[in-house]
Amino acid sequence: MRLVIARCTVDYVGRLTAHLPDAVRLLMVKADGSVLVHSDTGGYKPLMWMTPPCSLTVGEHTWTVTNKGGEELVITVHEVLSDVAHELGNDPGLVKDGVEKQLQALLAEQTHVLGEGFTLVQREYFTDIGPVDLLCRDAGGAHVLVEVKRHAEIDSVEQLTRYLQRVSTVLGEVQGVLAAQTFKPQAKVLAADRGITCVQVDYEALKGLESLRPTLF
Amino acid sequence: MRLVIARCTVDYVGRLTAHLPDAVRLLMVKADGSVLVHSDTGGYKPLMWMTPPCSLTVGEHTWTVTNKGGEELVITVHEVLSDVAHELGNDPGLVKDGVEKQLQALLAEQTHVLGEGFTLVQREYFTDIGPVDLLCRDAGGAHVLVEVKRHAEIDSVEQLTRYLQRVSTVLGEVQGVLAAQTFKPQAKVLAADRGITCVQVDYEALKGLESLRPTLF
DNA sequence: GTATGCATTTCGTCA
DNA sequence: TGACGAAGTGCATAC
Repeated sequence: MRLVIARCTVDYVGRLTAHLPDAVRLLMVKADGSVLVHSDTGGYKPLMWMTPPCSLTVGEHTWTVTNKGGEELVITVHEVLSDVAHELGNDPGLVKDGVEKQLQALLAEQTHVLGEGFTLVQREYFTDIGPVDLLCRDAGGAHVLVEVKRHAEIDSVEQLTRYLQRVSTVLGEVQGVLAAQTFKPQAKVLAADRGITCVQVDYEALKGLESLRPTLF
Repeated sequence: MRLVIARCTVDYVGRLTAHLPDAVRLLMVKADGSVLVHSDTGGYKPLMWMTPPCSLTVGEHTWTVTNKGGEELVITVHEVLSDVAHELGNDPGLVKDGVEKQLQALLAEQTHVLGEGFTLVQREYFTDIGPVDLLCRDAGGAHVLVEVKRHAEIDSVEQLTRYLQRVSTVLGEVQGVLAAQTFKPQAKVLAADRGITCVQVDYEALKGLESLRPTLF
């Protein structure tokens, strides 16, 4: 990784055109070829960048980064204040916990949380317009489609609605349940309008019950 | 901005929990308090981070970053290979061009592009479920709702469909037009299925015509 | 390679 | 401040 502190101007021409006036910034060149231009504020996101795969050509005062899509990032370096390179080696990568897949797995094992007497028929039930997170049966034996989200928005309701329409042609009358840790107000309203039940789930509680399960059963 | 190259482990507990095993990485501390952990691959996005506002406490071997939401980023530094700080000063910020708003403005002025004999009734026509980009009339005087997108996907069709349903209760029969520079195939299919017309627009051409306008009229 | 859906999305804007 | 929608979204994964 090469780190350059430099006074520079930057121009990007690609999906949009953008320009950065003359100022001191950090130029980061990664081993995979990607280039990031960071300022001292505005965390997380670079002011400008080029994601890999891309190629960098370093000239006298001009760095040019291009990719296969014809996008171009031109960095004009007016003054170099610092220029260092370090060998970092491959990163072992990170371990995550608590994303949607985990939530889906927990709900698949604790279907009763979704509704009184619910039983799991199948996880990742495939349709020709995509996979439904959970296919269940309610206490009366009727089919229920469950869409799992960490945070449910209006799109989640639309998605579940499409699944319900599609699946109803195969399985007949099907109920819909939207399960999430948090809900946007608009999503709740639209869900109610479509006859879809919203179930708020507690990830930590589900995980707690999960860890107790071997003892309980 | 402080740049530290260090062998470290990182743990995040917040919206999810995540862990980074021991490896050499770049730790970036910005003036606004944000902290970014970057590896030498995987451009653009940090492996872990904390966005401002947040506060950093640097101990002997442990950096702790916390924010108001109770999220916590703990960096355990095993070995420091480099540690430099630079004064970057305020960044003048960037200049953008080509976003959706501009496209909407251009189409509002060149409504004929959307359909033969189309005239603009109102831009940002407000409904109780949100603003419609353009309300027009076609050559026959019938109302047309226009949704403008840079790139139209299935969601854009769903959105316009909701508007059409809502507005039809007020204005009666209404046609729908989805205008975008590019279309996802699925969006075109769904639009056709809903009787919505897709109009591909050329941003550069619109801008060209716009600049010619004072001369032409 | 293309399409699809998630993300600690981040980021603006506006009520 | 909260909600809502766009992003050069980026990114992984299934087809």
